[in-house]
Amino acid sequence: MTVLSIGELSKRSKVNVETIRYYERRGILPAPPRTRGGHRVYADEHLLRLNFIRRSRELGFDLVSVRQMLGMVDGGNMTCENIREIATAHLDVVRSKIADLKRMETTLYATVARGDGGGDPECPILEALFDGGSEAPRR
Amino acid sequence: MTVLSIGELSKRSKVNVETIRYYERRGILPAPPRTRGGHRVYADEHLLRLNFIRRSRELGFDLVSVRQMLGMVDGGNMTCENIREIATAHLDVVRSKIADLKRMETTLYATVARGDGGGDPECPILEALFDGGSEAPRR
DNA sequence: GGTACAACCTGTAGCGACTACAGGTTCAAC
DNA sequence: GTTGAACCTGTAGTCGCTACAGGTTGTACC
Repeated sequence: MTVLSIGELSKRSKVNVETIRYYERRGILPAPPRTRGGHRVYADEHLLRLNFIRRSRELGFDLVSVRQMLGMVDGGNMTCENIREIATAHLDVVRSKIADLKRMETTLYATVARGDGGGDPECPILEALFDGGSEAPRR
Repeated sequence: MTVLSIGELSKRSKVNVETIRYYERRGILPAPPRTRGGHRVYADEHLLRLNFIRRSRELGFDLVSVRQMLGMVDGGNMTCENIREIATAHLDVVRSKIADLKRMETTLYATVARGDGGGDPECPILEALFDGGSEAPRR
C-alpha cells in the first residue's frame, strides 16, 4: 500500500505533474484523497492507471478514447470486442496519417532534390510551391 | 486585372474565408484594399500568394516557415539556399514524424492482432496497454 | 519550536492552425 | 425599396498539454 505525493507519482509514471492534474480535470484520472492541507495522496492503483494512460498516449490514442477504454474497464460493461473496435479504428487513423506524411515526403523530396543539378534556375522549390496544384502530386 | 471578393478568392484558392482572414491577421497574406463599405477587394497577386500558402500547408510547412519564405521573396534578401534550408529542415521533421507513426503502427498492429487467435484471454489489448513499459516496443 | 524552502495548491493564459459563432453592416439583384 | 446572401469585427472553442502567478503546506534541520 504505497502512498505517493503527486511529485513521486510523476517520477514513477514519467508523466508531468501539471499533466497529472490536467488528467484529473478531464476526468481520466480519478481525484485522489487529500491530506488535511489539501495535497493529493495517490495509491498504487493510480500509478497503474496513469501508466495505462501514458502508454495509450504514446501509441497515439486521444484522451476521449483513453477515457472510453478506462470507462469500460471501470463499469462492468466492458467487452474486449469494444476495446478492439477502438484500437482498430485508431490503427486506421495512424495508417492514414502515415500515408499522408509519405505523400508529403515524396513531393518534398522531389522538390528539394530538383535544384541539386547543374545550372542556376531561379529557385525550383519556390516554383514548385507557386505553381503546384492541389494536394495530389501530378502525373 | 481581376477583382475578387473574399468569397471568390476562397473558391478559387480552396481556402476557407475565415482562414483567409486569419492569414491576414497573422501577417502572411497582405491586407488588401477595401470598398467604401469595408469589404476586402483582392487581385490576382493575392490568389497567387494564397495558392503558395495552401500548397505549403499541404506539404506540412508551418505558418512561420511560410512567412519566412514569403518574406524572403518580398524583401530582396532571398537566396535559394535559404529556401532550401527551410525545406530540408522540414523534410527532416516529416521523416521523423513518419518514423514515430510507424513505430506506433507496428506496436498497435501487434497488439490488435494478438487476440485474434484461439482461446479466450481476458483482453490482450488492455493487458498490453497496462503492462507495457516506455515508448520503445520491447524486443 | 522556529525557520527555510521545496513542493504543493488553484486558476488562468498561451501554443498552432484553424473553426464557429454572435451580432451587426453592405452589396447586388430584382 | 426590399430582400437576403455575403460580408464585417471580435471573441471563444478545439486538443493536449505547458507555464506561469500568487498563495499555502509539508518537511528537514538547528
